[in-house]
Amino acid sequence: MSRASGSFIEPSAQAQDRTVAALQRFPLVAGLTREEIAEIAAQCSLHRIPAHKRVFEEGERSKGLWVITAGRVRLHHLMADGRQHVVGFRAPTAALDLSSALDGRPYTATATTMDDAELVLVPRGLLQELGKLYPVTVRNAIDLLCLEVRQRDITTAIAALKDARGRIGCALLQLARQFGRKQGGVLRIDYRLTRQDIADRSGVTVETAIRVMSDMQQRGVLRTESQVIEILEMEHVRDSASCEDCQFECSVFAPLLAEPPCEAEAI
DNA sequence: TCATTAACCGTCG
DNA sequence: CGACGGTTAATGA
Repeated sequence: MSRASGSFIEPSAQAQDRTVAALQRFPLVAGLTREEIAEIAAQCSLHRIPAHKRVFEEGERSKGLWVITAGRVRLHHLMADGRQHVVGFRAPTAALDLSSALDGRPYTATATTMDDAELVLVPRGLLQELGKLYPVTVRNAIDLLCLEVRQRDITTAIAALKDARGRIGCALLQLARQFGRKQGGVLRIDYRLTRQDIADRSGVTVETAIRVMSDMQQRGVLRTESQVIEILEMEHVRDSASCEDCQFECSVFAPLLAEPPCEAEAI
């Protein structure tokens, strides 16, 4: 897994269009006009990074904000024993490490592409300027950070839940909330995940992830088709995750659509 | 490369 | 002791 050399994409009309299109769907600049976004895009750079390469590494100084325009990225910690602790999975129009980009401190995790990917880099200077120019982006940043904090809380809770079943169940619920699409009677996690991915997310070995998930499949709780997981019996997953003890609304029961913004009235 | 199974083994309640 | 989960190895797709 080598380093992501600067596969910088030369500025062009198409590159510019893709950048604008991606930024328009990025919540940080929600509320800005197309012209304003285009102006921002003109100061960003577009990068193409092959599958299984690092976008950045934990501890590196943040150069700016990475926004995914294509492909998928996993955020994770590299552990001494070679295992990986996945902090989260990201899909297009999501940012990679907003907090590092905002405060300019080192990245809190390593980002690795899962597919050939394309990302926009919003330079840090520009990011700071945005806050002054467009106050709404500050509000948006707070909302996005709220979400990240919640995610982090969930991660902590997963680690605290005692057994492997609970951690895997909780990871599945979280993924279902993030990528789940109701389809017929089942909830499909629209994100290809290997058993290793699930294991790394849950803090167990692949074999354990397989052990637990095979069991779930045999009981008709889950189904997997070419690395796409479908949850058939949400109740059972919730039970295995012992959600009663968990204060998070991994409310996969509530209609999940888009992530509801953090509705803080005033801070 | 990924998924699966099984035997084995140490830890812990 | 027995459940749990990591380790190792083997196998198939």
